[in-house]
Amino acid sequence: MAINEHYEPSAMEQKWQKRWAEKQVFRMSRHAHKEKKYVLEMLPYPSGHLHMGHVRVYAIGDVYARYYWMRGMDVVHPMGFDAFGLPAENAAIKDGVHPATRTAENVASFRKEMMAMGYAYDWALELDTSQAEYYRWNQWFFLHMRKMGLVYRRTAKLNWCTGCLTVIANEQVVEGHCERCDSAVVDKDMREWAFRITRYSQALLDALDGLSEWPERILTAQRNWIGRSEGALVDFAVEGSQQSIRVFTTRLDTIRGCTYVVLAPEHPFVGDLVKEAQAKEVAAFVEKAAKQSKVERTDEKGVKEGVFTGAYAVNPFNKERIPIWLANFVLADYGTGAVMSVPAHDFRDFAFAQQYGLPIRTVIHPPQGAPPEPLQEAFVDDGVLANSEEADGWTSAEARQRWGLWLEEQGLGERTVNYRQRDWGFSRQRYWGTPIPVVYCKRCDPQEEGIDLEASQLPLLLPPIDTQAVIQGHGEPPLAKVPSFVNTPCPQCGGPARREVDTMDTFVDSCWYYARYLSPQFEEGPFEVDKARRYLPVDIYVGGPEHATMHLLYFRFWCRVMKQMGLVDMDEPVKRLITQGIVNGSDGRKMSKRWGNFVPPLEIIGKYGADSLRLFVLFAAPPERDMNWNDEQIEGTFRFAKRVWALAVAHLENVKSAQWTQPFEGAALEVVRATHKCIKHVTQAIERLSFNTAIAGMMSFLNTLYAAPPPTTEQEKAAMRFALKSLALVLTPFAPHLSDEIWEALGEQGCTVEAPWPDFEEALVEDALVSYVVQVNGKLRAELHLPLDAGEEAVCEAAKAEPKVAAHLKGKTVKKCVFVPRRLVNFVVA
RNA sequence: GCACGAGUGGCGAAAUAGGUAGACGCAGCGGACUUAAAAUCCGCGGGCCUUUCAACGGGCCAUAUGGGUUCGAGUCCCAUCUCGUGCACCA
Repeated sequence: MAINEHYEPSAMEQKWQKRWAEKQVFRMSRHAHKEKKYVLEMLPYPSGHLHMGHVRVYAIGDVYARYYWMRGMDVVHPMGFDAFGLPAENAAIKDGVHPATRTAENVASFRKEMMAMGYAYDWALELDTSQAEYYRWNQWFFLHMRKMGLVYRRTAKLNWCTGCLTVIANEQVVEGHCERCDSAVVDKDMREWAFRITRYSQALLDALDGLSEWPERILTAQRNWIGRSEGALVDFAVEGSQQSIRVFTTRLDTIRGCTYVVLAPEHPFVGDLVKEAQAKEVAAFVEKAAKQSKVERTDEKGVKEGVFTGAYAVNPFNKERIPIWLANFVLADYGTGAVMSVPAHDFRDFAFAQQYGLPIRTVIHPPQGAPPEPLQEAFVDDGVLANSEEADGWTSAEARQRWGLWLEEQGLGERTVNYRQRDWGFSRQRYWGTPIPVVYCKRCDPQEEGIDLEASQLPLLLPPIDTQAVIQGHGEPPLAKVPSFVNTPCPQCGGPARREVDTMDTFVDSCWYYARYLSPQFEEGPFEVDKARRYLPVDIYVGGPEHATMHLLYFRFWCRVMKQMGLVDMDEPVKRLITQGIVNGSDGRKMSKRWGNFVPPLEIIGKYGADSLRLFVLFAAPPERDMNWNDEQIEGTFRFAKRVWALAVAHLENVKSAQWTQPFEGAALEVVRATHKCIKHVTQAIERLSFNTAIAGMMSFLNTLYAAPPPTTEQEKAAMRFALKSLALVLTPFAPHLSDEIWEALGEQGCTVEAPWPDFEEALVEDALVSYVVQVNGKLRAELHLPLDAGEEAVCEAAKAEPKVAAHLKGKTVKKCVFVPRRLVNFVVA
C-alpha cells in the first residue's frame, strides 16, 4: 500500500469514517458478555450547524467511549436530537418553512457534521424526539403519571415569557428574564399543567449526598434550588374572630420577640380582617401590589412598603396583642403567605419596624452578652434566649426543639419543613411540541380538569398545519386554530368536546431519552425493560452546567417515577457527571456571529482536519474549564498531528516487519521505557479526566522519539515499531483517524478501537537512575542521579560529597537529615 | 446577604500523597536547511542582583495579599482581597 508522505487529513479521515460505518465498529453489544459502560452526551437541539461547544462535549464523551471499547467493555454510545422546541417554530414564523421541514434539514446537517468529526456513535440507536414513535411515550407517561397523582392542572400567576409567547417554568426564569431568549418574564393568570415534582423534593435532596461523582457546583446548585428549610407553623389567633393566622418561621426561638404579624397582600384573610377605618388605605395597597409583577416587587431592593389592617392577633407564647400588617415583601406562595415579624432578629423586619415605628424587642443575646440598647441593627445569629421568662438561658437550638414540641402538644402549630422548589409547570402555548392527550367536555367535565385519552388512542399526533395561517405569534396556542384537531368527541360521553391545545415543555422529552436509546424501535412501551436493566444507569454523562437546575433536576425526578412504575431499578439516572466548560471566542466573549468571533467547526475541519480540532478542544484546557478559541493554538495541535505522521512515515518501511523477543537494551531499551511511560501517563490521565495532560504526555513521548537515534539494529527497529504501535493506540481516543492510518500502515489488522488498550509494565516505567534533590535548610543546592536501589546512607554520603552542598554545610552542624526515598535529601543545619 | 468554585510567566496551562514551581503547547528569540521565503528540524526561554568581553557560574525573590503549621507549602490552617457561578425581600 502506498503511504502518503504528507499529512493530508481530509481524504484520510473520510476513508476511516466510511470504514467505521461499514464495519459498524461502534455498535452496541459488540462485547455483549463483558462489563457494560454507558457513555452519553446531552442530546443537542439541532440548530443548523455544530458549534465549538458541541465539538467539545462530544469530543470529551468520545474519548471515554473509545477508551472503554479498547478496555474490552460493552460500550453504548448513542446520539440523537432534541428536535422539538421554539427556534424551529420561530424560524417558521419568520420564513414560512414548516418546523418539521426545518428540523429534518437541521438534523441531517448535524448528523453529517458529527460524522465528519469522527465521533464513535452507534447510529442505529439514533433518536428524534419530534417523531411520533418517540413523543407518543411522553403522552403515555403523562397518562400514567396522572393516575399516580403526579400530573395536575392548576390556575396560578404564571411566568409568561414575552419573547417566546408562552408560559415557562420557574426553573427557566433567570432574574426576571427568560433563560432561553432573555426577554422579560411577566406574571399572567393562567391555567396550566404541572408535574408534582415537589413530592420528591426531599428524596431528590437526600440522594445528592450519594452522587459522589457529580461536580460539587451542580450538587450545590440543586441543593439551593430545592431550598429546604426546617421550621414551624404557628397559629396566631385573630382578635374578635374565629380565624387564626398560620405563619411559617425558621426561627421559632425568636417568637417572644414577635411584635407584629405581616401578611402578603394576596392573603385570603385580608378582606375579613381589615377594619373600617383602614379599609380604603388597605384596598389601595392591595391594588397597587396586584398591579406590580413579581419581578417589580422583588426588584426594588430594600424598598419595603406596608399598611396596617386595623386588626390584631395574639402571640400564643406570651398572649400579647400585636397588630396585623400587610407588606409587599411577603410572598403569597412561599410558606403560608404570612410571617411573624421579629425586628430585633431579622434584617427585613428591623428595617420595616423602624420605617413604621413598630416596637423592637430583643430576645436573643449573643453568647458574649447583651448588646447595647437600642439595637443598631438586627442580631440574626443563633444565641442565648433573654427576656423570655422560663426560657431565659436556653440556646436557640434548644428553644426551637422544646417550643416545637410544646406547640404540637397544645395544638397551636407543628414543626415542618418547607421547600423553595415549586411544581414543574410544563404547558406551553406553542405548536412544536408533544400534544397533551387530554380532552375537555362541558358535560362530563364542567371544571375542565381534563379527561384523559385511553392509552390505545395514542399517539395523539401533532396535526399537519398550514404554516402561514396557523403559526402566528399572537400568544394564542397555535393548535387552537386547527379545528380538525380541536374538535373531537368526548372519550366518555361521545358528545362534542375540545382537545387541550397546549403542548409539553421540551424538557419532558429529555427526561427519559437515555433509556429509549437502548431500544429505539420498541413499540410495546417507552423502552425494553431488560435492556434498561442491563445498561442503566448511565455511567458517564457529559453536558453543560447550565442545566444544573433544569434538565439535570427534571430527569432525576423522572427516573424516580420510572422506578415506581417498575421500568427501571435505579434511583438515579447517572453515576458520573462531567460538566464541560464553554468555548468562547478568541476575544473571551461568547462565540457569536454578532461579535464576529464565531468559528464554524466545518471550516476548521476543512483546514486542519477533525483530528487536529479534537486535539485542540481537548488540549487547550481541562474539560470542566471555560476556554477561548485560539487560531494559533490550533496550529500547534495540527503541528503535533503532522509530526506524528511524519515520524511514522520516516520509520515505517524500516521497522514494519521488525521482530524481537529478547530483553531490550541500550538505545532500544530507552525507547521501550519511554513508551511504557507514555502508556502509563495517558491511561492515568484519561481516568482522572485530565485530557490536556494526556495529550501533553504524548507530545513529550513524540519529542523523545524524534531525539532517539535512527534505528539500525533489528532490536532498535522492533523498539521503534513498538513505540509507533503503542502511540497509535493511546492516541485513538483523541485523534482516531490518524491512529488508524498508522495502525494500518504498520500492517496491523482492523482498527485501533477494536484492539486492546496497551498495558504498561511498572518496571519499565522506571528509569535506571533516579534523580535526587539535595536541599540545605529547604533550599535546593544540588541534584544527583543515583541507582534506584541506593539506600539512605549512600544517598546522604553522595549528597554531602557534592561541592555545592559541602560549601553550604561548611562550619555548621547538621541537626537533622530528612530523607525521602527516590525524591530528596534535606540537611537541616544551624 | 448565603452557598460553591477559582486566582501560578507575555498567553493556554502543569505539578496524582506536603518534596526540583512553570511539564506540554502558543507567541517570541537564536541557529540549521534554502538563492529567498514558507514549511521543517535543533536550541533558548519567570523576575531582580552579581561576576564576565562573552560563556560557565553564584545569590536573592517569586504561585492574589497578610499571618501560621512544617526540615520543607502552589498544595494544609486562619484572616483579607479580586473574579466567576448558583440562590435570594424565601420568613
